[in-house]
Amino acid sequence: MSKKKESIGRQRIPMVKIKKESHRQVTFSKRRAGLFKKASELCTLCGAEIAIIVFSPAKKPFSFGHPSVESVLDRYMSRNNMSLAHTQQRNPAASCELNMRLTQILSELEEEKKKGQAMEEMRRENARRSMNNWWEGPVEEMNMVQLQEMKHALEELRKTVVLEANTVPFNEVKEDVFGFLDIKVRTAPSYMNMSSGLSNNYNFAYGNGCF
Amino acid sequence: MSKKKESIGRQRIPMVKIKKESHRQVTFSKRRAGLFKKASELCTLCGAEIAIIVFSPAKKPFSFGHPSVESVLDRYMSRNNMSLAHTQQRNPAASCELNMRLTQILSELEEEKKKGQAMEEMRRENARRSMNNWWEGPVEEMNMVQLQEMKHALEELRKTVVLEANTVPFNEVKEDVFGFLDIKVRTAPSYMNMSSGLSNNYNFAYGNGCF
DNA sequence: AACTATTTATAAGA
DNA sequence: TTCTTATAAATAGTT
Repeated sequence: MSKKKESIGRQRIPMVKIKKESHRQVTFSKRRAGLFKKASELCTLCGAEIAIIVFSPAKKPFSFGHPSVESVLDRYMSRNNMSLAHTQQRNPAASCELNMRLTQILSELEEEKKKGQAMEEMRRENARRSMNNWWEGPVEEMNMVQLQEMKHALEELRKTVVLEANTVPFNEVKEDVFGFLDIKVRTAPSYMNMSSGLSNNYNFAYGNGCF
Repeated sequence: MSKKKESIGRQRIPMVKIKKESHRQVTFSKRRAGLFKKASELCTLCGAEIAIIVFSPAKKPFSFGHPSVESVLDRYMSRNNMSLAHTQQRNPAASCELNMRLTQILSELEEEKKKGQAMEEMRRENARRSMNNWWEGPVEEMNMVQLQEMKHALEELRKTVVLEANTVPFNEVKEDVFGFLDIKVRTAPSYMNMSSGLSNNYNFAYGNGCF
């Protein structure tokens, strides 16, 4: 006996900006993680598609996206007449197949990761039942890490390929067939002309119709 | 003395897509509200700026933004040179090769998945018997080997793509020819991993990936 | 939509 | 940053 309270536990905090810088940073990290987790659960449970962009108080950007930030933003902006619309006009069904395949792979990886998590939860559950945690081991985590590395490798590959490609010349023979001429997007001007909002918008402080 | 259990209370639910349509819809509503609340708290407590776009399973859009969806997206897209988000592949030979290789990688992923399942079964079986974790080592090694094979495959893939590229004649539209994945690396290198969050095991499709 | 019993998230502290 | 613990908050199943 005498397992003293080692922590006072979670305390309610006033819903105002946290004054202490370090404290605010810690809270930001924790809550951002929580927010992204909630988002991923919403995707999984309900089949929703979500994109989240967060700028930390230090203006550092973080993002979450399923299936990807781009795909969700793109759909959103198309609906809103926001732009990029003309970018798409040029290529209807010719959407990058490679992209799709890679997306597919990423999905597989995510599934794998979920399985890893499930195993972790089982491990936890077992631990609670029997104090006997002989099996405590890095297997699940390792698998997760490996999957992470695989994902990272794929991303690196993509970057590398693109970089390589840019240093290499190509011919134009069949380019007209593939409509390479939308070079113009590179100079795309104001792609963010805010305008019309949608039916369901939710501003912090809730209100107004302009998003 | 007789306050019957009026509810069995919250129950843990498996993290997979909810099958029943009506149930899924209810959960979506509840959790979307929770997500947006979490986001607004993060804004208030930490002074963060956040944009969230959600498409419901019925493809209905919802959004949250502070100070506004546009301001946040605008900042994000400027940083990411996102006006180029929609590019397409333009090199048939290379993409054919890529497709083949990627198919290969996909099957390796399948293998990995099977291994994961086998591992889980073995783990469960062993747990039942309270046996030792003698099998952990080999499993890890196998995964390592697989990982190495994967890495090798990726490197081969890259080489092949470059070779393909070199077999084709020159052209002045050089830089546009190979934008089949993500042109932004061409012009915006350093921010690429700003949203990493590497250690987060819930990582869904997070980060900058423009796959 | 409202109500609880639980699970989950997280504020504090280490 | 990561872990632990106690408690606040979110929410699954019901009504």
